[in-house]
Amino acid sequence: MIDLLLSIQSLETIYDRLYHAYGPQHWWPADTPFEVMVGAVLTQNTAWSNVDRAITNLKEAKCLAADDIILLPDKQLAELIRPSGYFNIKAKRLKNLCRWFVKQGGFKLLSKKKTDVLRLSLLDINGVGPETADDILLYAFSRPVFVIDIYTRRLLTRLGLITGTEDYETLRGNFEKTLTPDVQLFNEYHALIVRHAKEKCMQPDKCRHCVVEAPLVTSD
DNA sequence: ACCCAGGGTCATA
DNA sequence: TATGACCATGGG
Repeated sequence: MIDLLLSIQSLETIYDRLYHAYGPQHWWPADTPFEVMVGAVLTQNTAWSNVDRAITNLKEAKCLAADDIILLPDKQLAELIRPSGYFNIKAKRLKNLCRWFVKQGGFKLLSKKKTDVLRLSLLDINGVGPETADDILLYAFSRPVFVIDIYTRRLLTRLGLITGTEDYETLRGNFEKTLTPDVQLFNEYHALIVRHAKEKCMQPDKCRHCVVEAPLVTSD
């Protein structure tokens, strides 16, 4: 038995406070599951406003489909996604993802796979790391996977629940074992953490009325 | 002018 | 395994 760092009380209190403060976030901001996958790659270390422009470009060029992206020359694809930054490397990563997607038979066949198998398959793609894979699993494939990002780390560290040096799998495992594996809960939880981060509450002296500032456990 | 953003890979020690 | 360099646009 692995001893858990995170208690059910703490995680539920954080969620309740975030939800009460911000309400439902309606994630992922995309029209289709495939668009979620594309957005997951494009948003790597990049503000969403920039990703939105890139996706708009792909739509206007009628290239927001795996087959189209694969056939597009690197140079042209890079030009379309230019606003999202890192456009040369992301063009290659997008193609890697699309070739994998087509080769695996698209959503029809991929949806039959078990979550852990699908996850390993995603991680095998060059350009898809843990967070991108989990974004895709949760928001495109509706699997109960908890996404860990820099904001999650900062929040838990600030609250004194973790040291911040824990590796990705440790944190993901803790969330998934502590909370009941519910797709909608995980969907909303991660979205709320990102929403909260946009309040710029995570810098020491910029937190005015931070919704998670009060002690998590009021009684011992 | 500077800092950071809804990360990941690769080379080096 | 653990750092550091690198990728690059756009908003504050």
